[in-house]
Amino acid sequence: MSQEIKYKKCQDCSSRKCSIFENCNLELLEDINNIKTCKLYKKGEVLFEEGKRPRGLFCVLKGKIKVYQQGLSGKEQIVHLIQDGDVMGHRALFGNDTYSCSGVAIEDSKVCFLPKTEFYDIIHKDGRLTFKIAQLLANELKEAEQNITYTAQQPVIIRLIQTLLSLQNRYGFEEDGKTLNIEMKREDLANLVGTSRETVTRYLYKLQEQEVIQLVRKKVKITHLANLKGLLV
Amino acid sequence: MSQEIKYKKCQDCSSRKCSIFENCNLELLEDINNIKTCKLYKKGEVLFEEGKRPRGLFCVLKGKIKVYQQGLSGKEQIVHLIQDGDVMGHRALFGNDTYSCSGVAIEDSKVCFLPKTEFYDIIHKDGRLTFKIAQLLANELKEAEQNITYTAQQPVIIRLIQTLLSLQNRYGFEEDGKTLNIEMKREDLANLVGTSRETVTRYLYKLQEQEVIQLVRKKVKITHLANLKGLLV
DNA sequence: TTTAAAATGTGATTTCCGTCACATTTTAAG
DNA sequence: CTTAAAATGTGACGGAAATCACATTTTAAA
Repeated sequence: MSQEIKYKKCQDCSSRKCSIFENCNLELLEDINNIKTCKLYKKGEVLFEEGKRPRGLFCVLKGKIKVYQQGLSGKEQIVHLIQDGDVMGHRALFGNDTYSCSGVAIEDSKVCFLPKTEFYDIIHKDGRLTFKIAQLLANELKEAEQNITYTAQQPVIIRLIQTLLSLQNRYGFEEDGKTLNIEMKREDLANLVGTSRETVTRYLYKLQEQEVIQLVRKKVKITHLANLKGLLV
Repeated sequence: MSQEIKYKKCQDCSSRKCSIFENCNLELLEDINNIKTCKLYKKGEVLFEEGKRPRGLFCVLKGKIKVYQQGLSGKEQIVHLIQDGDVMGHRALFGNDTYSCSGVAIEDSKVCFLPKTEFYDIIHKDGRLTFKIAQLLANELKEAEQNITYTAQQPVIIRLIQTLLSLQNRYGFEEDGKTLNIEMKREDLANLVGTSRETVTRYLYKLQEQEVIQLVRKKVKITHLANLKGLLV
């Protein structure tokens, strides 16, 4: 089970600089710090579930989380991947709605939590935070709309390449500068691309044959980034 | 070309009750009224274009507008359909971004416009409006994410039915209580569903054979709503 | 370590649907 | 009204990718 942990104050949080709280003043940070709790979620643990009411805002200190919807056929559709500094639950909170997605850790993750009512107090105290979240939602909406267009119009291989590139963009490379700093099951990758597990397998091997990637254990090493991008044209 | 027109004050606007301005106080409405202009866009006219910088917020008094992205292959993907009371441009404005979509009237539309800087002044005067827009973005994000899941997982016929139902939901029926109150080209319908023009034609006729819809000129009459919904299961 | 369960790889088969091609109808322009 | 352009209908065809089935490998649990 997830366990509560002690961690740094928000003021000193390393992930804050890449979050919506980057420009908060110290007073506000102190307020936030006072209401937050922090938990460690093990790989595979559920943070929130589609259909349930949000009880507050999640803020990821460190970790990787998949956010997905259950399709009618029971197949997961991953609509968002979370990294350090990201928040979760803001859509449901601001839409005054239940969660439209579920969140599950794909690796051990440290995640803070701001209870709803206390968070609202803070929101109302400083309008700039609302603005920040509106900004975030706007960016997420743009991404989602582009995702629709790609999914509707591009063949799987293009979407797979695009997905690999966005994984690189999101999680970056390991020390070798080539291996994607995230380990995903074939099935999750398929649920992200919007295709079947088998098709992902086949196309990954095809990309390996073309010597733009290399499959090392469960990880993907992009051996020739430029050529990989070149395949998009 | 689009022509400037005089119209009611915002305070008396009939479309306000179903817009983000529904609960604004009179003072704020007066401010908004003072900065707005109103134009009539003829069917087919462009309101804004993908890639350009937004100059303000559009607010639809009366009309129907398609909001679409240009896919790589040049094919349009319609990501949003606009009705009375809807705003446009808020995503680009709040994301501090260029338009990620283009907007074109699919029937003659009366649309008001609030210039950027003046609109920002108003936003800052009353935080509740920012909150309202965050709420709107949250709802749009939810819809977009569900759209991704459907597009990735459901066959065309299901998506087509879903689309017809959402058209009904958005634009309602005509006086007969059966005919969809919107007229779309096959191609636009295809670009909304995410398929080809020919496939839309074929499936529409198949639905007509199944006696759940009837094609009357360019309009779609849903002769048996319950049965149409039944096909989703 | 042992063993069951989960994840992955691979071939064969099927089908949905995109594309092409062209006839026909509708719309809009002159 | 006339005529070109745009939109739509329809058949034929091919290919991308889903599904099925099962072997193999990896992981996790006992």
